[in-house]
Amino acid sequence: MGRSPCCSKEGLNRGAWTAVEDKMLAAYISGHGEGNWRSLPRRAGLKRCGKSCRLRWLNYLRPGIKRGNISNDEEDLIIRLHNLLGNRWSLIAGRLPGRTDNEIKNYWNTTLVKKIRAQRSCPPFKHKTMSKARVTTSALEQQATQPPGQAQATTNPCQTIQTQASRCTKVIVDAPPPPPQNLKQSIELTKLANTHSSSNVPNCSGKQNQLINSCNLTTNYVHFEEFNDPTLESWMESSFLGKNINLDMDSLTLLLEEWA
DNA sequence: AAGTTACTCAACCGCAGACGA
DNA sequence: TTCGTCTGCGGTTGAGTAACT
Repeated sequence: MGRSPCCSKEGLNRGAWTAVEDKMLAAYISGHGEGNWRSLPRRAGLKRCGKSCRLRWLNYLRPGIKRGNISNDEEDLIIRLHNLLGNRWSLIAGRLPGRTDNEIKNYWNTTLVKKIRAQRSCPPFKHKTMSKARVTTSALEQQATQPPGQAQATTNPCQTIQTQASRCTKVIVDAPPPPPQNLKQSIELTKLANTHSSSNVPNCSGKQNQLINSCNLTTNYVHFEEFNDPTLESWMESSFLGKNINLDMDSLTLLLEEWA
């Protein structure tokens, strides 16, 4: 049934890494660089599988890793990013320098889930995701049939976007026209704003900051209609039959990358 | 002090996309 | 286009430790 586990081969070490193994791995990678994990253990003289080496390096040995003591700012950012992205730990980790996806995932599952549940005093919640690689206009239209604001109103406050263990590298849309350039700028600015605790983004004009502030970044969705821009409205109308659309930030970002 | 329970987090697992032959 | 391999991801496990009885 499927491929056999890579660590099940006889003669390979499993479990906790020793200091000697760490040293060997770090020495090899500092001399030869990352990559080719499959053959790395053999070349480095380690009795480990490639996966294990990769994980050890990325989560523990890699230079610049911060360990423990997640600050209040980081915690706040994790919560906000999780609201936007769901359980996409690698994406979340990408916005927290020095933190690994594994650490954030653990922190979320052990600490934040309990905190958030205590704050909201509501039961655990699981639901389907829409962020799996393919988003079609029919999916968008399905979302669009919700009157503005209703998606928020009917949403469980504990709801987050849960994803399966799959990479999401592109979004395919059935040939709508490209968005106006200022939409792209808006999204980039919104993404930038997400990485700042302050609502004012450096090096942005007052108008741009006004635009950013018009998005409610603490909710699951950015509302297009709140951009209040005639060019955007016209594009939205021509692309999606004039319906209001709530699209989660990550899918939107991927959508724009596909168009770019 | 000893036993039990709860918690943390490093490591493993299986899946799925990317990529080259 | 198909197939096999590599890589990266999120979910889950379990050993070690702390807190509690």
